[in-house]
This record gives sequence, C-alpha cells and structure tokens, in this order.
Amino acid sequence: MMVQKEDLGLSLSLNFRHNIPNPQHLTLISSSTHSSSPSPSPSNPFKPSWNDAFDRNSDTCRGETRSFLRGIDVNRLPSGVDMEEEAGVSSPNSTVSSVSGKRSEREPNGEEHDMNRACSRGISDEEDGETSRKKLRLSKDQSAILEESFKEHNTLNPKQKLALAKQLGLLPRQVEVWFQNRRARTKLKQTEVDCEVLKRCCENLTEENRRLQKEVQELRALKLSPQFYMQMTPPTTLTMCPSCERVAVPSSAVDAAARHHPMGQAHAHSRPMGMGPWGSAASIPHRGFDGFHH
DNA sequence: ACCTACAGACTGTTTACATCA
DNA sequence: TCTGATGTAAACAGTCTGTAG
Repeated sequence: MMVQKEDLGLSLSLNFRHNIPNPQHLTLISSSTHSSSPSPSPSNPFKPSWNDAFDRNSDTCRGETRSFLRGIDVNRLPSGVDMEEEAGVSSPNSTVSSVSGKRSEREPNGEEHDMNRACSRGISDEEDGETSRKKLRLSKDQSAILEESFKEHNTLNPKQKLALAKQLGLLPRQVEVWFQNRRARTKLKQTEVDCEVLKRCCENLTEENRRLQKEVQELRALKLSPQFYMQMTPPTTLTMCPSCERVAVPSSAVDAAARHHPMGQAHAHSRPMGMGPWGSAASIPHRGFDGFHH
C-alpha cells in the first residue's frame, strides 16, 4: 500500500525525535507489516507515546527535537523505492529543485500517486547526505494562475487539483501545498486586519469611557449646587434618531421620536449618539434625560 | 556577508466520512 | 438496524528553511 511508505518516513522521524538509539525499535516500526495504522489517526499505537513524550510538554522541547532533526533528511525514501522520472518533472519555467512530499502518496488517484512517488520524493540515497530539501520557486505565470484559481475557490477538489497541476506543470501535491499556504496566509492577514479593527475599537471605547467619566464627575459637581442644577443645559449625551439623525428633545426622546415618526415603531430603538463600538463613539445604554427630571 | 520577509514544504492534529464486526 | 472501533483523506496549525532583495 502507498500509505505504508509514508509510515516508514514518519516512524523514522519519530524515532529520531525520541532520541532513542534503539535500532531494534526502529526496525520494528519501519517494517510496514507491523504498522496497521498508516495515518496519524488516534488509533495509531505509536502516537500516544510521542504525544506524551513531547507534544504535551513544551514548544521548546518541540523546537529542540526539530533542531535535532536538522541535517537529517526526513524526506528520505526508504530503500528500494523506484526512482524513475526523478528528474525533469518540475515546471519548466520555474526555479526547479527537487521537491519532497510524503502526503502526496495518499492521493487516491493512481496516476497522480505514481507521479508523486516518482517526482516529489526524488532524492536519492547519494544525494541524501548532502542535500536538504530544496524549494521550487513558482514563476510569475504560475503564481498568477494559482491566484486566479484561488479567487474562484479557495479549496480544490481532486479533479481541479489535478487539472491545475497539469496546466501549471506542477505536481498535484505542490498545488495542494500552495493552496494550503495561501489559505493560511490569507487567514493570517485577515486576523491582522481584525486585530487592528479591535485595537481601534478599544481605543475608541477607552476614549468614550474617559469622556463619560468626566461627564459623571461634572454631574456630581453640579448636584452639589442645586441652584444651578435646573438651569443647566443638557449634557453632551444626546439621543439621536439613527435613521434620520435628528436629535431628540431631551424631555422625552421617545415622545419626540414618536412625533417625528407617527408610526412610532421606527424609534422605539432610539439611542444616544454614538456609532457603537465599531464607530467613532461607543454605544451606551439608552437613558434619555430621565435622570434630570426629579 | 549578514539580515529579513516571503513562500514552499513538512509534521502532527483534528474532523468528517466510510466500512466493518 | 444501531453502534462503536478503525481506517482514510482532507484541512488546518505550527514550524522549518531556502531564497530573493
């Protein structure tokens, strides 16, 4: 089965990560007949130990193990894998290099699978010692086509993937990876934008809060001098009709709204000025000027 | 030569679905 | 027919690392 080869590579990596110099164990795992769970499914008997040993601990641990892996070609093929068509499959107009990819072997399409096996992991044992993974650089045309395709649909079904790969002269695996990365980076950018918006929102709310605190202080001060209290002008918090943008009469914002809009219903939601957290000012609960009528 | 941002590629995890006992 | 176990594939998150500027 195709997945068994993937399992080989993975198991090899895991053993290195565990840093357990146990050739016997390595041999045991590397033997495809002993691994009934090729994918990293929860049922994989080797996964829990890996998780227990590393993943649940810390990123540093992970980083260390990854660092430990540097210089080890995790894409290395198990011996005996057919290396035909190793060269010259990458895009003719790209900056070509040998491309690795294990996951491509999961491709259900046999043709694609064969192509990937032959091409995407084309690192010979001789090369392995000195060559780390090299990256292809997509040409402008390729990037443009991929971008266009991404605009249409940011995920690809296997058929589309194959067609696109064929059109671009790339491996389906490369198209798949490109889309994955594109989705991830799009999401990241969107997150950054959202973060900026939230930041601005926070600043606005802070400013609004400051303003309201100040207003409260002023009102408290006024309360101490009742002779001025009744003569005061309305506070800065005005009730405004959101649809027609008229400021309601302080004595009864709802009544005013009802007068302005005979049906009345449109102004049941009459709110104080403010654009809400997403605008220049925060929304605050409706209270009209009731507080001034004692 | 060194640094940095970008992007291609990888590993491990999660999730959905199919199959089978 | 229902249900839990298992396998598979796809997408995702996080990371590494080669390369261009």
